[in-house]
Amino acid sequence: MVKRTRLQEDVCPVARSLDVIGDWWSLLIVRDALSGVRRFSEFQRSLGVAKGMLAARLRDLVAEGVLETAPASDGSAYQEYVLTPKGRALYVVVAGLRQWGEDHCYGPGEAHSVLCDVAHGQPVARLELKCAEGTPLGPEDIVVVAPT
Amino acid sequence: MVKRTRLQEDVCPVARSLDVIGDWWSLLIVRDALSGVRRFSEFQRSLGVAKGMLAARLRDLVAEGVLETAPASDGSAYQEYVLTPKGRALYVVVAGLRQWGEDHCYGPGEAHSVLCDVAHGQPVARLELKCAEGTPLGPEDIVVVAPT
DNA sequence: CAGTATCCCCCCTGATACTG
DNA sequence: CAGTATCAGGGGGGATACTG
Repeated sequence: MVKRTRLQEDVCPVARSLDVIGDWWSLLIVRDALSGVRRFSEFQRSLGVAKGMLAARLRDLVAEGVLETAPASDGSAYQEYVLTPKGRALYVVVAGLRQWGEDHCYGPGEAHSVLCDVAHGQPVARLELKCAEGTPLGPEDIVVVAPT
Repeated sequence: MVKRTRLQEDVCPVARSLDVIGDWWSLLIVRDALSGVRRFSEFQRSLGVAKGMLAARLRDLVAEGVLETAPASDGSAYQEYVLTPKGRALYVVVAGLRQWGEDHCYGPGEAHSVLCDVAHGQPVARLELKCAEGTPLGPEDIVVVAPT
């Protein structure tokens, strides 16, 4: 019936979020945008994605209000893609993914990237869970730990 | 060449995370698991996903170490799926998605779900950005705001 | 209930060529 | 450089039937 289950109408806010930025490339585009990437070619080089896909994703993200187009800052005739406040608010999600990846997706001693560091190489704070295992979690169980 | 771009070897921790839990259903499964869902049929009912897909996703998440199987707590012969510490650590990501969805994916006055509330209906704190617009963001710019 | 097996369509994705 | 247009394929994803 449905080609793919749509979550736009879902009652759960997590599902609605994933409906907007849950596909394969969107969050990587947002990650790059948070790092200051603005130009089509920069996104393409960073992501290694086909031009058609990139154009489609950028168009979708603009339509969703995550990105907006702006005149090129260098005076060229093209546009740039910059995050809206809605898009910038995804920083919390990207930072969470970044930290989780660092903690659980690398072998011991394996170096992390600094190129993709959304904090631009600064020492970063961490989001820790202070809730005991087995008990329900709430956002108040998240604590921000300053870098040592 | 490649059926789909793999990010497992990518140097960026965000990309590695998305390689593990970036597909359509994984984070929704984690969301339900954080809410206490453990049984196959519960996941299926909650997600409305085809059984084949659910079985594949659960298998993948177990293989990735996000979930682990455990004997059924009610004595039946089947297994249950519970989060590992690695999986529980995704709470930060799910909470971020949930909050972003609430803030940006609902019309004015439209009610949110409480069923999918990963905090089990408790009043929840919020993660706010205290960084000024236009400046680089870092995790230290995230502040946890207690419920009013 | 908890899956596995099978069928099949459609869209995602990638590659290439083309335009301004 | 910044896209658009087009094509081909592979698998994601749904539905159903079947098994233990």
